[in-house]
Amino acid sequence: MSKSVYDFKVIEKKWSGVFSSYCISNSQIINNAEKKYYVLEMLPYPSGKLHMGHIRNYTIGDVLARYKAMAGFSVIHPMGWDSFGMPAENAALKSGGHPRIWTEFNIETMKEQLKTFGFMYDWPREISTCSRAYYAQEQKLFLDLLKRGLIYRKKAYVNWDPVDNTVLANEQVIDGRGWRSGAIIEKKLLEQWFVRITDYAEDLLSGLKDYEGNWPDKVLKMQENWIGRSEGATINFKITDSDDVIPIYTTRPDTLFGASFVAISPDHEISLKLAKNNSEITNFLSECKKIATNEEALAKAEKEGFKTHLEVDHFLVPGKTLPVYIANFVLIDYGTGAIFGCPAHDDRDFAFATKYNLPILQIIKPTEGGTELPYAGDGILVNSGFFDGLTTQEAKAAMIDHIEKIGIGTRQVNYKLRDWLISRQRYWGCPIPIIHCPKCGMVPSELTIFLPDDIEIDGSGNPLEKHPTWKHVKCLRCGGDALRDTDTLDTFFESSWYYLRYLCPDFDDPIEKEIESAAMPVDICIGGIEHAVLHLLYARFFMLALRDMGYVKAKIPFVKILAQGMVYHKSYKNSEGEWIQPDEIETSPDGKMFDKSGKEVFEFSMEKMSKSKKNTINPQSIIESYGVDAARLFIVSDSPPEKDFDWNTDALEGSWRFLNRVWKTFNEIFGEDSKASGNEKSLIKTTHVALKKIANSYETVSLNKSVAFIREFFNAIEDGLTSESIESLRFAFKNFIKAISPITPHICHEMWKATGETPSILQESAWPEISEALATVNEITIAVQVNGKLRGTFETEKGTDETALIQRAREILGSYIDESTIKKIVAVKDRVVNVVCQ
RNA sequence: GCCCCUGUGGCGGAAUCGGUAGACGCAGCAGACUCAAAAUCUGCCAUCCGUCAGGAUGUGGGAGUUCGAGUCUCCCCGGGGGCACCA
Repeated sequence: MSKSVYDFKVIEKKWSGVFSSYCISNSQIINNAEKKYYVLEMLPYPSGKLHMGHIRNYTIGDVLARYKAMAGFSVIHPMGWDSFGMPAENAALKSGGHPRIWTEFNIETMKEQLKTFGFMYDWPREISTCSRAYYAQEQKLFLDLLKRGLIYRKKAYVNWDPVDNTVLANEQVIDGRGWRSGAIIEKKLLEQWFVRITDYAEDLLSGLKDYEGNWPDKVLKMQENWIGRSEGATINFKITDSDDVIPIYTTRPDTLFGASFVAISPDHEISLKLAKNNSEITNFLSECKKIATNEEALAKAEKEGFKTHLEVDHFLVPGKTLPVYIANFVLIDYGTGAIFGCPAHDDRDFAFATKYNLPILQIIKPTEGGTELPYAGDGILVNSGFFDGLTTQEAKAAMIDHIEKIGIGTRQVNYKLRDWLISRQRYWGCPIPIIHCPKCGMVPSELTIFLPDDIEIDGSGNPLEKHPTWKHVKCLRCGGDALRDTDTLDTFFESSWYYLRYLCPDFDDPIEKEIESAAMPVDICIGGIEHAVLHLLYARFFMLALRDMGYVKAKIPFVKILAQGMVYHKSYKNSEGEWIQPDEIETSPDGKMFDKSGKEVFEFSMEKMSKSKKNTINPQSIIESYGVDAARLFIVSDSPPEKDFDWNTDALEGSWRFLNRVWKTFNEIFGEDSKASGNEKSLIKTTHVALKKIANSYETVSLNKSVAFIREFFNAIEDGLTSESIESLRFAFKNFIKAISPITPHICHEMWKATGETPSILQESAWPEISEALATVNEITIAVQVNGKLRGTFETEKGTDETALIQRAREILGSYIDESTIKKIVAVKDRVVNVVCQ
């Protein structure tokens, strides 16, 4: 029998090995496909050590996986490593080592840590995206996507990160800066590899409805905005006295009568052509370039324009022409790179027209309100010839019809979404399996193309490009001298399909259909909100594309997304404004705080745990003081998983105290010196009621509520120690062990084993049967109100009819009310009696 | 500028359908045990008045719907996030 002191160190060490050897096989999943449950935590980058954010993420996932297994599901719960990427190269540059060695070492360390925390992962499914086995399959996918036309190469203005020395995808540019380096992004015209994600723009947009209610609304909204669908028309404006046209995309064809100028982007082909023999224009274009790279000023930048000698005909007003400007605010990569300006009904056009003295003609009368210009809302058309009197909505449709009828333009749908730039000028990534032959062009290379190990990383450009021999090959088609592509893939390419590879980590092709169709989609994916557009959009695209290519049956990657909140902690700054680590603070007798150098220290604010703010808590030190179970319990206790939460060592200690109480009570109920001597049995009903509530809160992943109900249940057991019979106590406590075991598995397994129950693993269909009859509360409390205010309560049997309720309410209220003032009495079965008085 | 989310005790947070606001925990206070402290246990703990009984107020503010509003509708204020020259 167990010792009387809860020795978490011994217990946790004993059970962690058992948990890490648990994995359900593919054949089990396939045979039980209708009861499978796939729990996925976004795979970590192996940066060195687990931080609290990881621990929170994985604890939530593990609790869910364990609960679902107990509830009878074949649970798939894999873990792996997003192990390609920049930090490994930067570390190698700093220390002189090799990215592979650094990465593999980190993986080993972090894997050990994961096991320490008792996370029950399917280790046989483990993958590392930098392994040859993984990227060999990825290269096959690349070539298939290429064959299908979903990957292509083009020359385009791309985002260049001058610090990381590589190009980036649009999704990786945040506020004009590189998402990792923070460097201000430059626009460069380069030939790069792209994924034709825009082919799926409409599917990605309309598919969002499949996720309603399961993905956070915020994520759906962000993706919708990112895809950015708009409806309008492309109109070809004829250049006056020429046969050439300038195509213009607009969503406001209703405002055409108010047009007073046309503006084209500085990067527009006409601008470039005009610049060729005009130094003024050349200068203007280079001025625009400067502003464009000038960070946030971009948004506030003054509208600048250069008036060309060109004009276009206004096709609606015979004889009228519009001047053509080159303008700094017109984007080359949206629409056609050219706009028409209607100053009266657009803020920017208004500012531009005012600056350059262009006519401002109001053609929309607001249905109500003032007449101040610019006015961008809806209204009734005026000064618009045969369109006068139409609403803006009617006018849009009518104008497009007209444009199509006279053959100068067409209805058009446009998207903000751009193709995904996937090539990176870096070493530590999946090599692009392509050979460039001067005679044959692009030729798929032999598979697999491995990264060379003998590289030199010195921070100056792409190590693959500089490698003396690697890129020099013979063309597979003509046998002549050719060059390998030296770019590697964006690491988001790896993380777009890893969840499929977990299902068949050793399979000879990327995806094994049989297990995919049984196991996919992932039932819940848990990770940070920062991937709302990046990873979650790419993964959706991959599933759609792989489905069309016959690789997968499922059409969505993740049924449910849980975006877990961040971990916050107190932070400190000294009088100089430097961040100070809490353990370097000394407190003087009068309560003032000082750092090592004697500067006064102040509590700053709650900040996201980060090394730079010196407010991290090392998970390892926590489990040494309080144990894994206490840490896991604390992490899911107070805050709902999707909300940010504040690290609170006091509350952690509270969790630890709770487990001590549990251990003590366990010994009192199951120990030889058990003091239980009562003969009541009310805990049996309490147990069923509690189990039902707890199961519901696990199902909805409201883990903070699970903990609250579990503690409530335990308090009831403690209260019954002297009054309840030993059978009743033991029944309740065994079920209590089951109820809390997803959260605190180590102590639970220890106690469970000591009760002599089998099977010893709680996770196989172990969730207790709940008796509906017992789980229903029959004795309920009815509120008695007068004019909606509570005046008393009484107990009654569930289902008591209204007449009886009113009867009881009258007795309770007694002389409190004057009968003659009663206007009416509202009684609601099982809830309330409200006496309405004058 | 546009879009979205959010506002409940000292703090984290509960509150299926509109039906007893504050479950569960943290912090705090008081008591028991102890020479003492820690640990543990017991009790209290929205605010105001009251010794108690009890009463009044109370879910950011204001209005509305309702017998009854934290929950529904409208307006305003605060906090957080996303997008941002997208034609």
